Amino acid sequence: MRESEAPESRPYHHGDLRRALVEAACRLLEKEGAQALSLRAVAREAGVSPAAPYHHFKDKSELLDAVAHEGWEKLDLAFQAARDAHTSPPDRVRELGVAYVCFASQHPDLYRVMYDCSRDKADMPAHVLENEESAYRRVREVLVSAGADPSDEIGLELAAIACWCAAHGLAEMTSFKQFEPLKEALGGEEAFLRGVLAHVGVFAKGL
Amino acid sequence: MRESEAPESRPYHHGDLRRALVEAACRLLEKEGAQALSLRAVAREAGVSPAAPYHHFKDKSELLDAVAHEGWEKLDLAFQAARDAHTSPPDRVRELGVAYVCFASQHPDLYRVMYDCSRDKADMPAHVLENEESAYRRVREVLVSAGADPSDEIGLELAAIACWCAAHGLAEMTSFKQFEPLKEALGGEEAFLRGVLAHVGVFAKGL
DNA sequence: TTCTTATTTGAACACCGCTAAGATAGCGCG
DNA sequence: CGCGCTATCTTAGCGGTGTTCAAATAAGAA
Repeated sequence: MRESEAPESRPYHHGDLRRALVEAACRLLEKEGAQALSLRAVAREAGVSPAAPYHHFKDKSELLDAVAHEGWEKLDLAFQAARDAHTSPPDRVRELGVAYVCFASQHPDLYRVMYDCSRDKADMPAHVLENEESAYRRVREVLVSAGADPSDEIGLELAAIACWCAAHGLAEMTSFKQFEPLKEALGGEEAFLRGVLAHVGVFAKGL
Repeated sequence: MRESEAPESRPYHHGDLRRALVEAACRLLEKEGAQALSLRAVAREAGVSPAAPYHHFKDKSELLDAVAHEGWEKLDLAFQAARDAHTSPPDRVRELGVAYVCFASQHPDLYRVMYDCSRDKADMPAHVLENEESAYRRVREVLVSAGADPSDEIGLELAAIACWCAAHGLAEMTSFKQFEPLKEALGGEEAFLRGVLAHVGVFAKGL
């Protein structure tokens, strides 16, 4: 009756159905898009009955939260790569912005789930903003090392928020058809992203 | 059988059901929120059977498109008011940005419908970007009158896009709980919005 | 009038989120 | 070992959704 999983610590019937469901949801998200991500379809993809997920998530939204969490972790990997590829703080923060928008451009459906979850709760995931190692903190640090007044707490906050908002806005708009001629004129999407971000706060200081 | 409409040009059974449906949808959007905006609920609100809308819209998405169109027109009214309230170009473009985000903050569900429609088609409404009197054109004009090089077509475009992206991002994020303390410290949401926008491209030049 | 066409309805299909009741399987404890 | 307990999963079902289609209806044309 078991399919093909390593028999490591399978405490109950399925093994780790919770994780299997999140993985099935991510698979479905890439394969069919965000609109096809119904709870029943996820259960089907995981080979389980439509009611099974309710023993691991109280809600559909709670399953989506788990998917979004996965997404934020993947984004953090992209962040680390961007940071490690550069040494100067201004370079780093600029590449952070580019990596952010590129991630959204490469995983549009996942990014949509991530932000829809946050918006529905009017609340960003705590580890994204508040953690010591969070992307938000990294932006603030580089702001200071790029010359911002570290004692101006409010100014620092506003500048970091401006960067984040511009990145999010660009992430959602970069796929609009109207921008395609400009992307071609600049020789690709990444050049386009850099060009836009260069007009925003600390991103500009990196140039 | 008729309710209480002026008997002006009622060519068919209901009169102008298409318009009545869009108005019912807007009413429902303000009253119940975006998640309650089902086609059946709209038909119910308009006092008509669930299948009736299909003779005026091929799809649910086409009805939402009409609602979004209504929204863009309302936003344009806010734009005109913001423009007429100031004379200097830098003031005007700054107030344009503030008006944009304030509109989204005051009609969050309508704004959501507007942008979801655009994103699903990866296409902004033509009149928003391409028209001579469009908000996008107005931003570009003020960019020039604020000192941008009018012969640098690409630079102009990039700056205008940066403004738009920042406004959209801020519009979607301003309701996040994490920003509330900062809003209070600044004495209100509008001051917060101005503070953030001041870090973005041409918006900053107005200060 | 009758004919034609646009409009609206009612019934139906497939799918959705979610719930409740029963079947099943792993675990602790005697 | 065997018994019961509890977590897990299934089956069945509720109300709601988008959508389609044949029938009914009303407006305008001939």
